[in-house]
Amino acid sequence: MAGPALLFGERLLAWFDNYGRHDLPWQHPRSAYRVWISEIMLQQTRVDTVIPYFRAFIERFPDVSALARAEADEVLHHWAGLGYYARARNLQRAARIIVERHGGVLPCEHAALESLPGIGRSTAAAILAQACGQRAPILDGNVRRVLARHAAVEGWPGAPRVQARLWEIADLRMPDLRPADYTQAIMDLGATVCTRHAPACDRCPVTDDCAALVQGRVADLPMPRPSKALPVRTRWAGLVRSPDGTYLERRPSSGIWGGLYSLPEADDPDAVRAWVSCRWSQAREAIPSPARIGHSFSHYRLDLHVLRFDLPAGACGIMEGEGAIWYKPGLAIRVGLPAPIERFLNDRGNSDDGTNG
DNA sequence: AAGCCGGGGTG
DNA sequence: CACCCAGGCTT
Repeated sequence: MAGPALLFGERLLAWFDNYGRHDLPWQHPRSAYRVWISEIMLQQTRVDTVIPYFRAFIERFPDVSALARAEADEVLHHWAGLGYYARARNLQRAARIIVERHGGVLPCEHAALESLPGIGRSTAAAILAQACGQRAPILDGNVRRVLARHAAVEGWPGAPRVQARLWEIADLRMPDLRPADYTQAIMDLGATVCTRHAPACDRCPVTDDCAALVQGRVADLPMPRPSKALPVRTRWAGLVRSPDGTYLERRPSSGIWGGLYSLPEADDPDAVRAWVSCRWSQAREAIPSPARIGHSFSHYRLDLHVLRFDLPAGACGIMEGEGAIWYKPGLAIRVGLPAPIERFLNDRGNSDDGTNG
């Protein structure tokens, strides 16, 4: 009959003081710039993945001004492997806006933050709470899972109707005190206790009024996304090898792997052959059968067939420069490569020209 | 409302 | 292999 003696937020904060994460790189020091960079990197990306990227990024771009001044290729180079490369482009666009419009300082106002490219409702709230000390509820993957269970919210959280309900609950649950700690606390609870698989309810500070636990449905909430079969997209690529390295070109800024450097591609093998022979009349297609790169994205499966061509010394014909480089594994590069392409090129025998081994 | 945009961890 | 993750933008 009587409810829990302490409010949701009070129980969570007490738990956080003892069991929360207090040693994340962006917590020391917790500047607005570092919080912003971490929040963007953490979009759809796990903490353990982000940490090394965050350290290197902050070292190279220590403040808003440094990021605003940087070359786009170098920003993407520091982002390569993280995925969702529009985040990097938006980050730099936002940095330049912050310099021009806000004197190089992130604004502590929700509308101003959310108007910046790459910052949506939840990221704006995370910055407000953690960098400005304001009461602003977030709704990320962890919070969605915690609240969907605690309030037993039906439906897939990605559905707008369900999401709207979760935003309501997030606002109701958030206390007035210690906004930064509460924000970190509810994320920590989701990441370490209220996990997707095998949650540790025996270590949870808010089980007293957890609706999913009472109903014995912790394992069923939140409900999964409706599944759909992934289409397969077949593409053909040209691997042109010269003594100078492998030819890579910059991809368009929109579309998959936007702004990264990769092998030239086409829809069919003859288009690749025509493109190569048009550029390098001395190119010879290698005898071995084409290699294959398989890669799965969130919305389709890529089946990339790779035709190999060899160029004699001095036949490159195209200097490095606008949108093209000759890539050699191990050599320092200043651009970003898609993770599966870099793996492929670094495999023995793919990117070396065979004349030295 | 649905699609687009990466890569890796995990069962 | 399928699902998910410190989401946001575009259509």
